[in-house]
Amino acid sequence: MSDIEVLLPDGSARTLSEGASALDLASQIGARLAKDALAATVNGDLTDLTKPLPAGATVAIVTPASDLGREVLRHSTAHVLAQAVTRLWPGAHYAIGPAIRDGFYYDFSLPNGARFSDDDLGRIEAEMRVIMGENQPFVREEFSYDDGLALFADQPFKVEIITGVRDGATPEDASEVSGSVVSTYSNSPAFKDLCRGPHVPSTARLGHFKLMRVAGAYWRGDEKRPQLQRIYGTAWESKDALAAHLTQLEEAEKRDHRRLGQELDLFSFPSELGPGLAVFHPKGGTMRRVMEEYSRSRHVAAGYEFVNSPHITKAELFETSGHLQWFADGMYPPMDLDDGQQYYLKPMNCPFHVLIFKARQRSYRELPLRMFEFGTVYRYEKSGAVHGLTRVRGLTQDDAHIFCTREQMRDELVSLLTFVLDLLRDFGLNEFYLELSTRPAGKAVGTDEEWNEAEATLAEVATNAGLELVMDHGGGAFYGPKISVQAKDAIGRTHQLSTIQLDFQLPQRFDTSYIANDNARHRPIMIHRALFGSVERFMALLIEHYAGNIPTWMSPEQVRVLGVRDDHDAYAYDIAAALKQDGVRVSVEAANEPLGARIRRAKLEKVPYILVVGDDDVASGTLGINARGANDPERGVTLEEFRRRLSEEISSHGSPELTRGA
RNA sequence: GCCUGGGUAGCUCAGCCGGCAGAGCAGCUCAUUCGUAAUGAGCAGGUCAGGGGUUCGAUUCCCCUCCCAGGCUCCA
Repeated sequence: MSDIEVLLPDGSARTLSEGASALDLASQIGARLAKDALAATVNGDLTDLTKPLPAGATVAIVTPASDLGREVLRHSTAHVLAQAVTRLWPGAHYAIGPAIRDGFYYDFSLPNGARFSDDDLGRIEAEMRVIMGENQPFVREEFSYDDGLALFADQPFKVEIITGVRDGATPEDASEVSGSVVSTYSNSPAFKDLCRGPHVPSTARLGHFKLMRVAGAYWRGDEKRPQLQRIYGTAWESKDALAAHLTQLEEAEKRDHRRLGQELDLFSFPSELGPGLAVFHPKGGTMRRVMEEYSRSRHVAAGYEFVNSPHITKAELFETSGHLQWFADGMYPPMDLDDGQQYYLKPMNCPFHVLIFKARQRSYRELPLRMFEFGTVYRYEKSGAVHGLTRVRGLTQDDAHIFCTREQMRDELVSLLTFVLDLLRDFGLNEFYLELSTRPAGKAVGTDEEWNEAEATLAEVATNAGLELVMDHGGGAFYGPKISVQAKDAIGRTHQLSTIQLDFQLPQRFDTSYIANDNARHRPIMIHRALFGSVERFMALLIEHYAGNIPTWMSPEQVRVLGVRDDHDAYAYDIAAALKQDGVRVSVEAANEPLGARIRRAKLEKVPYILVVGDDDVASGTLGINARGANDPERGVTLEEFRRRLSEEISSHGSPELTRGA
């Protein structure tokens, strides 16, 4: 038998006997690696450890504590989940069970229409641990399509996957099947699953997992197809990694804007109003006002005009714009008024701005014309889709529409992108990437030429911005492509924020024109853009980004002054009055309770600065500062010094507690 | 819209097999005057989401509606 040579990721070569597997390679390198190994990549493709290696291949051993390793063990855990479910519910049909971010899921259809309940998760988990204890090897086999169909004759979803791949109808299922054969993995004679693999060598290699929840999921993600029962789980390479993940989930829950909105008395969703309809309380209203005022001032500086439009309009407007044709499902049903007219709540502001443009003849000298409005719109979201402030039925967009010439378009987009990123940075977001959404298949209006030009321009501007650009093929709106700015928050989640959308269509539909210097009518280009997206959603993001520690400049209450004893209250009010002169949002809590209790309350309310004043301060005109997130309070600071520091922090939009690690 | 789970005092939650509705915090009153995360006592607070049904009796069991959560679908 001859030898083969394979390359390791570091470029070094190893000699193995022909037919040797990645597991043999791992053993040659070290016993510990062989023990850890879960799978391998051969020339970049993920495969089983036991598969013979081709000569000259570049081979890397996949170990648990890596992205690929976790993917493999999550996928294998999903198989064990399916096996456990078929043990507990004989006759259960299992559909697909991939690894996903942080875990895995598997979709099932139980016999006789049975459904999982949350209580079943414990039983299933226990059965999974039994299977893992049985140390079952994952064994790969390959079958022809016909044999595969026979094998899974009583598993309709598997049959559909195999026939779909055989007939080339569903290329995405190629992940379940490879080449002209179907592959299966069985970890016991009693359980075989259609799967491309790879899998861990044995079920005993699994175990640091937890089933999280049961949910409904449509087969193939299609509303019109049967709804399956999906079980979600999380799985990790070690007990510690699992525990860390669960802790992180708890941390994320603590900064959930819905919870903080309640705790900090910012907003609520009275059930009397219906789903997705929020009211802002005084504190939330203050934060929102500051956000909006700052945005307005920036827009003024950037040359925007301010406009306003009503919340309802005759159907005609949205017939002309095309919204009724495309998005009637997402609009509130019309009100029939007594003259037979139908009126709609507006789902978008753009048609109104077009009408403002059209209110009189426009000259090229007026372009670019930038119209801004905090426009409140209403969208009839499906009842199951609403979510806190991030997905609501009534929302306010920081919406603007820019009318410009084709020649101005590029420059306008460049300065717009700079403007967007500057503004977001002022709110404390610093990590971005851009996404370019292109023509949606089947539902776009407009010519190929228009789309191609729009997409090319946006791509050029996005590339020049120097940020990472991700393509979202087919993700554009029906009327034009868009760039969206994705921002990363303090715990690493990304959120789609600003969108900049090109639109060749609306100006046409409304027959919009301006007179150019050639004395002829020309069609303007329209750019739709929102920076916050929705004020509500942006506020939710900020609350979570800052974990409720709203930066001082936006904080509803910036300073609270506490006298140590009630004979210090008068001095406390003097301090507050002085700060009010600077425009600071300050309150005084009189000394009816022990100082510790009042400090605790202010801390829980996340007031940025608690000022404590006692005998020493009254005597020497000073104050004590207990700053949010600081380890120790500071004593004997002069009022002037505090005013200086505070105004510096507010005007710079600072958020020192982030750097203090609060 | 669909699936699963939930809705008990302002908030967080307990309440077993159907038998007079509970706690902590918050609120109010009184006392306490205190230097950096909870002073004490007392009081008040409920259509157990809403409606219907079963039952001698329903917060509890069943049905419908509303609202919430996690998913699926959707997101101009």
